[in-house]
Amino acid sequence: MSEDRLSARKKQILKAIVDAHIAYGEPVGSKYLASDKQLTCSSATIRNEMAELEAMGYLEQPHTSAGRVPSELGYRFYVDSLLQRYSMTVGEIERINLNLRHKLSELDQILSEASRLASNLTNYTAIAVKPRQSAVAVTRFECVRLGEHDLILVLLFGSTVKTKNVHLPAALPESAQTLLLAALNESLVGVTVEQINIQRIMELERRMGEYAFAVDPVIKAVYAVIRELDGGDLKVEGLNHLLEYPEYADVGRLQRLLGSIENKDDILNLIPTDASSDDVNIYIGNEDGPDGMQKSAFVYRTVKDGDRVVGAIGVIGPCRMDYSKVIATVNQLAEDVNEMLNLSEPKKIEGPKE
Amino acid sequence: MSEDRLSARKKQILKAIVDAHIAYGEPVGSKYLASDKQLTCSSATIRNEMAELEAMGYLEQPHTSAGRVPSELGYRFYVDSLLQRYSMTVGEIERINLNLRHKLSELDQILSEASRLASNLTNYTAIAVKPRQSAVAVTRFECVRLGEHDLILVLLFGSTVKTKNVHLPAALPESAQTLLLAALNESLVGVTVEQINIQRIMELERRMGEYAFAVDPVIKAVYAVIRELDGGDLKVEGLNHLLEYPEYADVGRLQRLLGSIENKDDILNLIPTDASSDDVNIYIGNEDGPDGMQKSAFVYRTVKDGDRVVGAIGVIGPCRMDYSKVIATVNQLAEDVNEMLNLSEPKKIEGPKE
DNA sequence: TTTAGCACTCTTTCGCTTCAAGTGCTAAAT
DNA sequence: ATTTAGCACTTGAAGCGAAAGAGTGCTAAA
Repeated sequence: MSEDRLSARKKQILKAIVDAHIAYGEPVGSKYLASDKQLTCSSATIRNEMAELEAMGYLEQPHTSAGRVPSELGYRFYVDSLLQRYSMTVGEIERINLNLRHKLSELDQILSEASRLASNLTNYTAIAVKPRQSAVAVTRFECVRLGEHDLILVLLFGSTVKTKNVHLPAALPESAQTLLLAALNESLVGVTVEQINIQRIMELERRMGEYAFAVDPVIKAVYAVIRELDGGDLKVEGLNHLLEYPEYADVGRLQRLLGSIENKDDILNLIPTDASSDDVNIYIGNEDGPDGMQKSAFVYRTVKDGDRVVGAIGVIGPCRMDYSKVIATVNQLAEDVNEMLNLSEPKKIEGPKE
Repeated sequence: MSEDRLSARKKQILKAIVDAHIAYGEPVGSKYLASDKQLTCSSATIRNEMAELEAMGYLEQPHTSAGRVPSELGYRFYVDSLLQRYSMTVGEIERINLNLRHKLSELDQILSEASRLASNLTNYTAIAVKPRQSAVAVTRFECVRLGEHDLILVLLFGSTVKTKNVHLPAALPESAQTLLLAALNESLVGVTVEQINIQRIMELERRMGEYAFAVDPVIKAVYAVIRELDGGDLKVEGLNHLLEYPEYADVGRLQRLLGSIENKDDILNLIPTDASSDDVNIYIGNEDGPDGMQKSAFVYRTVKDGDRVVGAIGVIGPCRMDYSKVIATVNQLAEDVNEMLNLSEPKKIEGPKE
């Protein structure tokens, strides 16, 4: 692609077209640009430039007698090089801070709250993503006794806590419970789900001796929690905003997009889980991508707990989107969430107590 | 309303009209009914009856030269007295059972899974509701020590478990932790959130003596958990199915419905939280109800844990809905969920161990 | 190199007619 | 006393062509 050199005027025109299209949602013509804008040349000149921009792939024409519309490449160029980023006012930043800081709590809630805010502030649909975690391992086991046959297994994963009720087929005295806990903490801490093999399970059963019956339900519970944890999840806020934009009046497209959102995979796959850039990413749907995302854009930023990507928040909407505002909002929100996660954190986890 | 007496023939005609409208989605006329159906009279007779049914409020006419469409009252009458309920085949029941029983786990997950199934089986949008709980009280406190300044508070509410990370402003030795737990279990078990007043808090602080600093963050955590728990929640599955029905091609109506769903209150308020009937309920949207639910119907059944309503699953869609199938599915699913909850339950919770 | 002007293309819109569906009513038939 | 056939009437939907409007590309002049 020859993105490298575009004359200053071409850039100016391209930007003006994208701006106008974003603002009004309709194809924009040469006449309008000549009149209303700070372009000094005439409509004919603009027409020539537009023809060239179209040839280069930055613009598209719905039909011969319509104005031009930015192509996917056009949007890409716009967000990558033409967009000057919106800087939030102190007031706006404070509003975000205040709302978010108000209730600090677990990751899930922080993320949902952040996406709710993102939706309210931008008037687009927002998404909170918990990406699939590969190789999660328990860092510590604890348990709470409910009765002879029942206990709550508490699993710590770094600073995340998950619990699971476990029902045992026979009575487990309190002493055996400590035994179980010790066995678990020694055999399964730091072990990923793939590494839990028959050897380890037999080892556990051996250690538990006459109480080996407890191993099976406990392992099942561990599996269930880990599966739940690394499954990836996605919450949507402000879906109705989608309907405000005429590009989704086409039921077909809306349906495909909803399909992508509900199916989750299309969107989960967009989020890189390895330690990735700390900046806002912008995905612009194209023919190669998932079907539902065509003509839609997804502005997101990942959220990290230390080095690990634990989530992302983002805004989804038509390609024609108020990028500067959306980018600024998503950025600020992710920033704040990051800060909360890395401050309010319990400093360091103790090793298992013996 | 004079629902009491409708001639047999009127009932027959009304049923035929609703059936046909449900099947094809268009106003139905006298001619069609006379030809295709098991009605023995002529179109003229039917016209007369239809005029009367309209006068009585069971039917509506979009415009003079269109056929009739059931009114809200018409649907009501249909589901209440004309509908013969669909009885599921063994195969269908088994499919539900199999899918559901496969992964038994916590309430939230069971409900989501059930609603996912409901959506798949009926091809409508399904909803899992956790209604607002009034007067939730902790039945037991436990905690897991993470470090000198950090612990995980485990709160049991009947058979529901919630955890919360608590960060303490100063070091709490292990001995004080047992003290804290005892204090909590004695002062706050069985106490609803409204009953947690300054006296109780001071009492706690007194008991904790030099470790009184721990009370504030713990109380905050308890509040947070309870608020989260009684907040009510709602998950939606298969939203895209809504778009399959022409009644939601009107973006306005779709938007209002989505608004109602996202806002949650409109739907939460429909679910009775007191011990209510064990049967499927059908809400049919009317002018009095929430704006978003107009021309939509909501078929749901509550799910109970013992006597307490802990959730509901339901299907939402146009008034013109395949009621027999939807009712049967929702009913069976709720039945199964109920069964799972009341079997897989740990029998009875022990009192706090001392 | 830019611009004015103009012919050309294509969609949108409007008014018009026609069509078809379905009713309500009247008068005849059972 | 009901039921039915027949018919006039109403009204939205569908089809069609003309006119309007928007925007382009191209040519020729500045």
